[in-house]
Amino acid sequence: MLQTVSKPTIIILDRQELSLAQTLDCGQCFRWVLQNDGTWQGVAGNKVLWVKEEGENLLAGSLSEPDIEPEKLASFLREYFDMETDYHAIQGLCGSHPTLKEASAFAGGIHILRQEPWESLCTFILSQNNNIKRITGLVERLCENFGQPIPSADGNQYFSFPAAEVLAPLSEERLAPVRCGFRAKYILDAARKITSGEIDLEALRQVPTQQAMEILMKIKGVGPKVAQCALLFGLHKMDCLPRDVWIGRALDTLFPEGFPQEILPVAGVAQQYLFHYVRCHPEVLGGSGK
DNA sequence: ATCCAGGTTGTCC
DNA sequence: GGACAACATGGA
Repeated sequence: MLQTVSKPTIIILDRQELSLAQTLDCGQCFRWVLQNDGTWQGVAGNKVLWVKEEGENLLAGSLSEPDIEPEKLASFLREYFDMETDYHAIQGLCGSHPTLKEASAFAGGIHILRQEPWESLCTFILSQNNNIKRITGLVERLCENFGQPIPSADGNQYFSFPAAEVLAPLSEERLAPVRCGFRAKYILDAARKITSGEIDLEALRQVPTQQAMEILMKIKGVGPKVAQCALLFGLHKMDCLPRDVWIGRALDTLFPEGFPQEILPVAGVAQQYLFHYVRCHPEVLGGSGK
């Protein structure tokens, strides 16, 4: 990596328990890349950003807006990384069950990011019957083909996540370069229902989870899992419990009665601890580890 | 080559 | 209501 440009820096004091590696590489987002120098770089909020842990602090800067006011960037990142939520309290709740306790100790640096609702919905439509590595590639090609270029101080080309309005008028053939297969028609249906106003993602903030799920599931290709991921990662509805193959196995073998009652309001966080934990320790699921 | 991946749909009972 | 193959793509 050529790293000749000096990086304007801001410091967010007290990153608390936040781990960038756990948070940015746990399958909730797909646009952050770990650089050779230990910095994470990614696109969020139409900005090209870098972040890095340094002891108790978080260092960060913007490559697309080198002159951004530090306080403005700090404010954006505090929101994006969800620094106001009391994750220690959530880990305390996880102490009531031995496996959750272990998972929260292992993955307790995870925060649920506050990503943009449309990006979250769209990327989790792409996630279905797919693996994280390939999802990352699909998102990258979607942005390269249909996002807006964002000028960056490092000389590289970055792209915003394409707006629903940009995708809505396209044809399935036009999406071919993304190579998302049968998911193309799902993306288009989602983009059209958002663009037409039939579904208002921002309005879902005021709608209870169950009802919001039913609304999102009117989109072709959106079932309960994708809907819950979109609501958890895009609208920060912490009671969502998206059930993928990993979480399904974990719930079946470790929580036949379901999560403890007191966890349910923050099931999404516990689920994310568990997701990271069992992917790194498949043996806890017993048998062949599958 | 066959199986699988942060699932959903359509079909058949 | 539940079971089950099909769906595009690419890595293991």
